[in-house]
Amino acid sequence: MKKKRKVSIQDIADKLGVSKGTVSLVLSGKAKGSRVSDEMCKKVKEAAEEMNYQPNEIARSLSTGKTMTIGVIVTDISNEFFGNLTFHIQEQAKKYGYTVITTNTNEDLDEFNDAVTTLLNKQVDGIIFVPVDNGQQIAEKITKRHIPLVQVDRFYPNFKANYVVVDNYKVSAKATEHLIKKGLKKIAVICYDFDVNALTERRQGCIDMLRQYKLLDPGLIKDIRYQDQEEEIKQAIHDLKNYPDKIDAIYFCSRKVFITGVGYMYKNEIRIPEDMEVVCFDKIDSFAIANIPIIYIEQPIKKMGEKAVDILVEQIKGSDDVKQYVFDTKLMYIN
Amino acid sequence: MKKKRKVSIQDIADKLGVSKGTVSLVLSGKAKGSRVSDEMCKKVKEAAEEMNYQPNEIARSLSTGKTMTIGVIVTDISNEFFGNLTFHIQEQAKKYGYTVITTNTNEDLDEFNDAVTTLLNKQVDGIIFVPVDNGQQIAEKITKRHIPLVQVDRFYPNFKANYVVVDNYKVSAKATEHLIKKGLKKIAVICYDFDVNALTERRQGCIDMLRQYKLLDPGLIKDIRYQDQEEEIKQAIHDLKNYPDKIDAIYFCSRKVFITGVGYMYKNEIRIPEDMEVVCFDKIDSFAIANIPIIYIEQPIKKMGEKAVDILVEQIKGSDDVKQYVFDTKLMYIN
DNA sequence: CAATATTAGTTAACCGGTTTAGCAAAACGG
DNA sequence: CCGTTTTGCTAAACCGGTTAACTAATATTG
Repeated sequence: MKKKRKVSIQDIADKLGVSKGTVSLVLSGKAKGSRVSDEMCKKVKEAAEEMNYQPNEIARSLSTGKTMTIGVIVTDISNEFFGNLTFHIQEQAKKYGYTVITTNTNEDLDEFNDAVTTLLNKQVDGIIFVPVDNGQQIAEKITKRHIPLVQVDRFYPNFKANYVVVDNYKVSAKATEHLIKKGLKKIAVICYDFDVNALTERRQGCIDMLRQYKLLDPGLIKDIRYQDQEEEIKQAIHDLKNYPDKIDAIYFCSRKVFITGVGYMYKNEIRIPEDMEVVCFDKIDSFAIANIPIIYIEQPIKKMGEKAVDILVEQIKGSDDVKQYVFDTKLMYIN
Repeated sequence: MKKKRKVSIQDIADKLGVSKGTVSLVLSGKAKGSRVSDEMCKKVKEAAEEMNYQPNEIARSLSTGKTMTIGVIVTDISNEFFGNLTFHIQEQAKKYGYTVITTNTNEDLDEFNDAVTTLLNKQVDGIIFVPVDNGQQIAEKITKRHIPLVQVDRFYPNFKANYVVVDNYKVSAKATEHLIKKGLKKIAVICYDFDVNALTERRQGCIDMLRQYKLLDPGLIKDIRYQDQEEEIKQAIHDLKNYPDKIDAIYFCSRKVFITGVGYMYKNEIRIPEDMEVVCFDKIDSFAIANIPIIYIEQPIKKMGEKAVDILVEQIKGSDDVKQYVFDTKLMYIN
């Protein structure tokens, strides 16, 4: 098979007998300001069309220093929440003319580091990422290179940088109070143990409200590790089932924990809501197939994704202000 | 803020008083074959380390013609199936040293076209994509540029190109037969209407088996459009509820259709499995929260993603063989 | 009509790497 | 000891665009 080289700007220039600078000006749309005759514009455009010219974005990037690409680092794209978030980031980025490189960390520090290095070497114009526990120094590599960034879903408290998150603490407290006002007393919390603010806030919001009503029972606060969640959630449900007191409700800190947890509740023959009520942080499409009453917290995922891109693009264009957004969530009920 | 340029190979060369060619050879690991003294290697590596040199992949790409990036085009990354598929593609690509640019088509031809154009202009080394109804000509743009590609989940029948799919027809027929052997007579099928083989095969597998047992009732084959699925699925369930005959089971062609459909079944007070049984093409994590008997078809998503990358990388490295894989699925039951 | 301004396009440097050809010095060989 | 090989590194072209500086021709102006 012939190794036919792609048609370049030089090929068009040669064919028309003009310089490649002229062709470049026309095709990059800078003909207006740079005095190229309409006639020449037309000729170049026709030739480009005829020869089926497609610009080489790599060459352009090297020259301009802009790749029109943003990097997105999430925990795990196969997780519905991050899939949704990424989707909206992509759609918004598309509007601005950016493409997106996505990577996963699996909550692992080394993978986070690799992702950052790769994206920086690929010269992305900006990075949107979900912080990983203990990874602030890695995030600082990005700022050291003066690449704009936006944290989403979580943020490093001592890191002076943009973020877009939700009111995790407030809504978790509110959900807890809702349960209490319904007359429920023994309320359990199942939450990841890592030290990123989104999760610590969710846990703390519940704890503080329980304490306020003098209902806090430390034995009902179950911390689980991300890497072994299946097993640890199973164990937590088992413990709660056999707890000395009868448990009235369980708050699950994420959709993944909720799904796993509810599954084990059924396996332990715990009825919902007769035996226990359930709260899920985040909305899941498949609530529809559960056909049980669920209290859930709805995050504005689309808005978060879009805002993250908006901020990033502003900063790529030169803005220096640090933007920190906390979106409101909604406490919802399925009866 | 100072606009400090990144340290380049030239900077290292200047500092050491050597040529940039030498530095390049050392840092790109080609020192062995090219006779660079061990001493020089060491000096260069130390300087690179000390100056915190990071290669500019864009420059490298322009020079080598390889970007070490692959493009992935799916319907919608927020859909659990495609999110999973993309995740496994990414993880496998990472093993080979490739990064991934992901884009969504939303089953729209123009978006598919834009995605292909963008990826080609970004000079990706290969493309993995989920075909869109009627988009073969767009896919051919990729082959015209001699860029390797792999179709996943579906394929264009008249397009001589790689693909990785599952035995949609066979397993759908098998699932249908399973229902029939259970003694169910009136079996409905709810499936997307577009003309891509994965879906036509799923529908046809059911139809052919029903016909074989003389149980086919055309009124029970419900085609729905992707863009209006919510409304059309709702309507289909409503129709089935009020059908002259009592319906025994519904086969749903995808997880999204299943979730929406089962939700409307509950709203119409159809009990599962007492009133009707359900079949879902694909496995969903949240089956666990449904707590009902479900017959489902499990696809080897991880294997598909990995195989797609394996094939693509082989072809990037020069192979010319057309590889077409049909993976076996499993018919599963939750009781 | 000479001086100046505008128009239209060219030239060449540059972005930051890779890679081939070539050169000088050292090592080898008969 | 002189010719050949090998070793170690340099020089320069190249990838395909962008863009500032420049030239030459034409138009404007006082």
